[in-house]
Parts: sequence; C-alpha cells; structure tokens
Amino acid sequence: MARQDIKSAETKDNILNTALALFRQKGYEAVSVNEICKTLGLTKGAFYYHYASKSDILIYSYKEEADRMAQYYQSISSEKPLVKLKKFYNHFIDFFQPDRLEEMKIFFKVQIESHYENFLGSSRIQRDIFINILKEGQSSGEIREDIPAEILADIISRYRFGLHIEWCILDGKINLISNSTRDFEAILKLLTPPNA
Amino acid sequence: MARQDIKSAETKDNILNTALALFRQKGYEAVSVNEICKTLGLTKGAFYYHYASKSDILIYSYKEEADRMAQYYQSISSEKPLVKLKKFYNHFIDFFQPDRLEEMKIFFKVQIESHYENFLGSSRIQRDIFINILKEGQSSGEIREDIPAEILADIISRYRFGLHIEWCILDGKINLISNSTRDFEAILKLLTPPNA
DNA sequence: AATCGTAACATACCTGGGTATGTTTTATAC
DNA sequence: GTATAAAACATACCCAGGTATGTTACGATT
Repeated sequence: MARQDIKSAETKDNILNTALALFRQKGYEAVSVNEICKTLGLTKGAFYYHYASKSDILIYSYKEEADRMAQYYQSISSEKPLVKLKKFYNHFIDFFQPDRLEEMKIFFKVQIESHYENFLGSSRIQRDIFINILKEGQSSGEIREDIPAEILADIISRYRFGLHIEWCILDGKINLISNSTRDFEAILKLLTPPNA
Repeated sequence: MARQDIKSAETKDNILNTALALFRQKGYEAVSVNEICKTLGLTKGAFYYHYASKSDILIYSYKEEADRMAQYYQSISSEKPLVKLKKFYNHFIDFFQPDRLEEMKIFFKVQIESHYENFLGSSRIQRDIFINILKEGQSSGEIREDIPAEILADIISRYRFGLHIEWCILDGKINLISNSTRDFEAILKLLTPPNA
C-alpha cells in the first residue's frame, strides 16, 4: 500500500508541476487539460482522478501560501506593531506581481464560482494576524482604541481585497505599488489616536 | 434604414429580457444560449450577432445601474454631507440582495475575465460621487482634511468592493447588512477630524 | 428597376472542460 | 497462488460556448 501511495502522490505532484509550468509559459486559458496530460504521457482519466477540475490545480498551489503567510508573520514578530503592520501588509502586496496577473484572475474567479471554503482559510489567517497586530498597537498606544481591532482589521483586509480585485479587473493597469503605498500612508493616519 | 434598426433593437431587447427571465427562473449556469434562442425562435447566429458572449447580457443589464446610481445621488443632493455619504453608501449595500447572489457572482466573474472597461464606468461614477461628498464634508469641517478626499474615496469604495466579493465567495453566509453598518460606523469615526 | 452591399439572421462545425464507463495494475485475504 | 476489491489509470463520449461560413432580406445607388 505504501509503494502505491507514493507513486500516486508522485503523479499528482507531476501533474501540478507541469501544469503550473505550462500556465506560466502559455497562460492558463491557452493550456488545455489534454495538453497537460499529453506532456506527461497521461490521459484525462488520470487527471480527473487526481484533481476535481482544471482550476483545482491553482487551489492546491495556493494552499501553501497561507502557511508561508503565517511563517512570514513569525519572522517579523520582534518588530514594533506599526512596522509589523506595514511589513505584513506589503508582503501581501508584493505577492501580486504583474506576471501573476492572469493567474490571480483565475484564482479569484475560482474562489467566486466554487463554494470555496479555503478562501476562509487564507483570508481568516490574514484577518487574525491583522487583529493581533492591531491589538498590540492598541495596548502600546500607537493605534486608536475607540474602534475594536476586529473592525479595523476587517476594513483593512477588505480594502486590500478590493484593491487586488480592482487590479485584476483593470488588467493590471493601475499601479498596484504606488496605489497601495499611497493608501496605506492614509490608513496609518486613520489608525492613529484622534487626540494625539 | 430606420425600420430595420428598430426591429434589430427589438430583437436585441427581446433576447435580453427572455434571457434575464430565464436566469432568474433557473439560474445563470442552467440556462444555455441555445435555450434562450429556442425560446425566442432564433438561433445562435442571431444571438452572437447581437451579443459578444453569454455573459455580455449581464453587462448590458447592469449598464443602466450606473445611471440609476447617479440619479439617486441627485435625489439626495440637498442632504448634509455625512447623511448623504451614509445614504449613498447604503444604497450600494441594498443592491446586493440574497436573491441576487448568483447573479452578482457571475457579474464579478465576468468583470474579472473580460477586460471590462465598463467596470471603470460604474465604479468611477461611484468613486467620483464619494469624492464629491467627502470634499463637501471637508469644507464644512465634518470630515478630516489631512487626507485628500480622493484617497479616502478609494479606501471606502475598495472596502465596499472587497466586502461584496467576500459576500459572494462565502455564498452570502456573512450578514451583509450587519457587517456593513457596523463597519460604516467605524469608517465615520475614522473620517472625523482628529482634533475634534 | 436592376444591382450591389451590408445588416440580420441560419447552419454546420470546432473546441475544450467534464463525465461515464471501461481496463489494468496493485494490495490484501484466504 | 488465486480470488477479490479497490486504486490508478485509459477510452469514448457528452455538452455548451463560441466561430466560420453560409443565406436571406432590406436599404441605398445608379
């Protein structure tokens, strides 16, 4: 049973890797499931045995992203709250590189069409981390306390979400970095205690 | 030439109406283009002569929405800035009713997949109106002036956008109204001048 | 009024995601 | 070792969106 499982996991991994390679090379839509299979010397039957759909591949490839996010948060745990907030926020923004535009489009579409609980995964982690940082900042007096950290976190993470989707819809025509840094400066101002 | 144009516009309108009726009745995905055509006694050729794609229908149906938005803004022009802001914001939220969930899902998907300039249309109108209201509030002293109205408008409209997409992805499982009113209270606090 | 071009459709076909149903290989049980 | 069941694939097919190419009807031009 062990040998079979290993081989099965291998082919599943092979499918994922060659598929992602082809996507980066020719674009998601331009690559058919048949092409992925032909490249590997397999057939559709094998593909749909391992993956529920073509877009399912992307879900698997991004599942690890949530973990990396949490790891990054660990790596900056010693920083001050506001610095931490900025670094963690920028880490999100940096993830959306121009060459990943089409990929991200598909990813958002997949999340919308499928009742995709995993969104809750990566998004909840993001939200929870924001809450932690904000609460920390509230205790240290750097962040206003008249609004609960949960609400502030929701506003910030939904803003980021909206910005990224806008970026996708507008085909990357808005400058993500400049928009983001500009708005984040404002957000930091909004977060400072009103009577400071 | 006039009579032909009228007839053409009629069929285009007929396609739109029966398609929307079928969508509401059976759901967008469950209705095929062939079914729409058969209902009207037409063929695919006619359909794709008038519309670029199946999803193109939804775009046309929402094009008027931007106009209605602007109209509503006119109707509340006499209100005070903060009241205006709240009313206009809520007008957006109210648009997303539970029975429109699937429709909105498709709509967002369509916007993402097609290089959809019309998003710029309805979204720019929304943003411009926000800017107007915020600027008005800044002159009257109700809204803080240390952040440009444009940036504040971007943050608010992107938050709203993110909230609505989150609502779609989570299949309407978050309470849109309560979330929205709760967060908007906070946003109003964030907008008040810091030294007030 | 005959011609000609184009708008408004119809027909036939392609394509690619997804499925239903085989067939083979592998592990386990006796 | 053989029977059995399920995993891991292969084959054949469906289906719906979209396209390429016809055909007809209408309006404009001479």
